[in-house]
Amino acid sequence: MRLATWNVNSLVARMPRVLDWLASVQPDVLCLQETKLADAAFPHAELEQAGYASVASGDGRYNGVAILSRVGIDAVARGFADEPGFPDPEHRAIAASCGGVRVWSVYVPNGRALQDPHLAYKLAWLGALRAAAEHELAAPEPLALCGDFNVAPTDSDVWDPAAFVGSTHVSAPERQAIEDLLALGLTDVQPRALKGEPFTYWDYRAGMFHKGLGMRIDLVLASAQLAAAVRDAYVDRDARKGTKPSDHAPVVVDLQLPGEV
DNA sequence: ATGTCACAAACTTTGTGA
Repeated sequence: MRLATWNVNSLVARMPRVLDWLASVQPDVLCLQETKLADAAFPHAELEQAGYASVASGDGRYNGVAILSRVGIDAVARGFADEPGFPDPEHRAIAASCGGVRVWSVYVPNGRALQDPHLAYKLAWLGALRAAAEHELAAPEPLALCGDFNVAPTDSDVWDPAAFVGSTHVSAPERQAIEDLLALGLTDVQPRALKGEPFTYWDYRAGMFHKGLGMRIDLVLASAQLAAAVRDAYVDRDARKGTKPSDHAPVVVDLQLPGEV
């Protein structure tokens, strides 16, 4: 199974590139974040034409998550138990069972600034996600928690730790929240470093991408059973090039599940 | 190192969020 996750920063703006990417990379399952689309406007039919069933959770301008699959898409769940809001719950999580894997597409709150109430929301959200993931891990299906976590887990996951002192995405409590998730028995699947970089996100501004100044904040967290099935993982940084790219590149994980050749 | 992008409403410009 080829499993991927991609923050597309508006599915409307990115649809041509997403369709091209599906055709060339041929993932079996693709998790999307920041679709910025209300469910009523989601392009299910167009994706179906491309060979993918899809489920989505969104309400318009901000946030929005989805899962695309060509290996089945069952037991869909939008949001999760005790999901915090800002102040109301947003559209930041969707889960489905696809080809024998329990797949989550999550868009973790940004946090905005260390002293901003949004940071407390981010930490609370990650805490509630941990509780929900713990519950999911009690089920027999292998679990993949995929998405934009808006946290760079280690100093190696940012282009220059010194540039991030006092910033979100690298602070101790944010990294601890990721550690707490991993402590459930999840593995942070490490993509192959391409051009020596593990990054999945580059700010649009200041030519950051072309200077190689990025962050690894898009993660696939795999249960033990799933981690053992990983055969390859990479960041498709080519998808960050060219005309009208997202500011994130997809993370692609190749799995050899029991029974798969 | 805040130089871009996407979106919508205050709508040919600004604000918000990232």
